[in-house]
Amino acid sequence: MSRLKQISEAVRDAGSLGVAELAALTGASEMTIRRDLEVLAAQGVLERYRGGARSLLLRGSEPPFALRSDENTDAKRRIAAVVAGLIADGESVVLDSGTTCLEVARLLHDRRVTVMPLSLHSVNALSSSSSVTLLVPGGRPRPGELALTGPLALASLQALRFDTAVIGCCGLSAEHGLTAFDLEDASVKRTAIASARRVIAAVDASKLTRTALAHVAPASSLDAVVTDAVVTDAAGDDGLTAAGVAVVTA
Amino acid sequence: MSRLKQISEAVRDAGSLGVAELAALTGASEMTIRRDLEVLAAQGVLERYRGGARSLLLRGSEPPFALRSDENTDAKRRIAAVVAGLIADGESVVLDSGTTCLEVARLLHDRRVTVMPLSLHSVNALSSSSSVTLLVPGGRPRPGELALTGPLALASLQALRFDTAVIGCCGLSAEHGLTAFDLEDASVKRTAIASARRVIAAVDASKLTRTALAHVAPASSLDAVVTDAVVTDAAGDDGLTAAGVAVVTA
DNA sequence: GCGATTGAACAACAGTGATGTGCGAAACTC
DNA sequence: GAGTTTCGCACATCACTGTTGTTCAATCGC
Repeated sequence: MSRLKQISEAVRDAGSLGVAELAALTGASEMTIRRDLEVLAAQGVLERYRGGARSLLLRGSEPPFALRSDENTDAKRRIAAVVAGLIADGESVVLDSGTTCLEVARLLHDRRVTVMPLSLHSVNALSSSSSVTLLVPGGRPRPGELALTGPLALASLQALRFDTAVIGCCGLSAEHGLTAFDLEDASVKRTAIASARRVIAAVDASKLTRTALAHVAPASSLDAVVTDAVVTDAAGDDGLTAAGVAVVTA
Repeated sequence: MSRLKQISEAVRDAGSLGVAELAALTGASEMTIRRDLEVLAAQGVLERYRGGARSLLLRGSEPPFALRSDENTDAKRRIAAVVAGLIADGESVVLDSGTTCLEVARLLHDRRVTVMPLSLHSVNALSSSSSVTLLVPGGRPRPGELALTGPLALASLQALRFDTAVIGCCGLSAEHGLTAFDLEDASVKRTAIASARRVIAAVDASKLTRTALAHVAPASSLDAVVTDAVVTDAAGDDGLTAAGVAVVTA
């Protein structure tokens, strides 16, 4: 685990912590801790005060992109590989924001497909490709995440029809369907789903036990879910298969 | 001058050149030349054949972004500084593609302004800013340049009204007005100009003696031109002042 | 006012990217 | 089809960038 993540979690759990304590915890010098706190403050993770920092992470929100990106990389790569395999050459794909979808973007780099990514991270991953037809949606990038939102994003999606939507959500269950932490994100995802013929959700197992604030779409609007480990109840039922969703384990 | 640029110019001037000749010219090893030719071929600058490469640069087109970016940096910085000074806090700005406008983007990073850049390079320069309200237009990024074009870009621009448009064109003269090398680009620039109350052209002196293929707008549609050196005729007339354009020398 | 904290400057260090060399494989020439 | 040239991969080397730690003067809070 990176030191940045370690600090962010320690501060979140304690509410607030001093520089000296964090230095002792991580084994780094106080100067390094100060520099780390500076970048975390710039990301909005915490707030500096003289001698330490207090957490700004709310329970309902998710940790910022930079801290999630190198987390669970194996599972994400495996999920992304399966998703990329489900996409045929020549298809047009709308690709959601999030770290799992970013891995999918990387795998599509040398494929002959048309892609509209909903985050600038994926746009950058694909902008050097000569085989991908890249379409950038408009919108306001959310800080850190760089997910494009707002009326311009919705208008871009509504103007087009895609073969496949790859959605990476914050929560998924048979009961509550797809959910997201951010309201703006939720409406972008909803619009993306509506403009695609086929919908694939790329979801690591931790999301299957979680429900986030904003409702995106019912589970029945998904055609397939790709995940790394299926969560089943006592009867061996994942709840999704019954809703007509093909569940693929990577 | 970078070796890449040196190679690209040598091949352009000779039409085609061998690897050994380029190695002798640049003083680098043949292996290095091969690697360079590979990246230039990927950029569409030239075409490899066994033993050498031939130029693909047409007279009517401009050299790719990567080769222009570290060229004339001083003049671009000075022009950009003046342009940034003409923009007031709180303004909304549409920022054209090109290397000069990218410098403007960098100077706007810590300002309180709303910016819609027309190239992904400038988007990336601004996406880490917390003070800038960043708006991304939709569109298809042109390879290398990463300028956003096409119907999505036009729609994004038409949906908004800006205080100021900063335009970096390929050619400018009192007689032919603003001109651009690319037809798609030209219509994006034209739309940007139409959706802004005030139009500033950021143009280094080399563009003032050049006219490109596609007409963008007459010189009279500009409010100000910022350049590094004014070109005047025998009577000391730059031709633009007479058209009601304020010419500022950086 | 005093002590703790901070941020800037400098040095050491590791990680990354660029370059050159050697060699086997592929391609072109005759 | 044989010989020669060219190519690209693998590895070693090198410079450079970014990270970390140390020191010290300035600053902040009590």
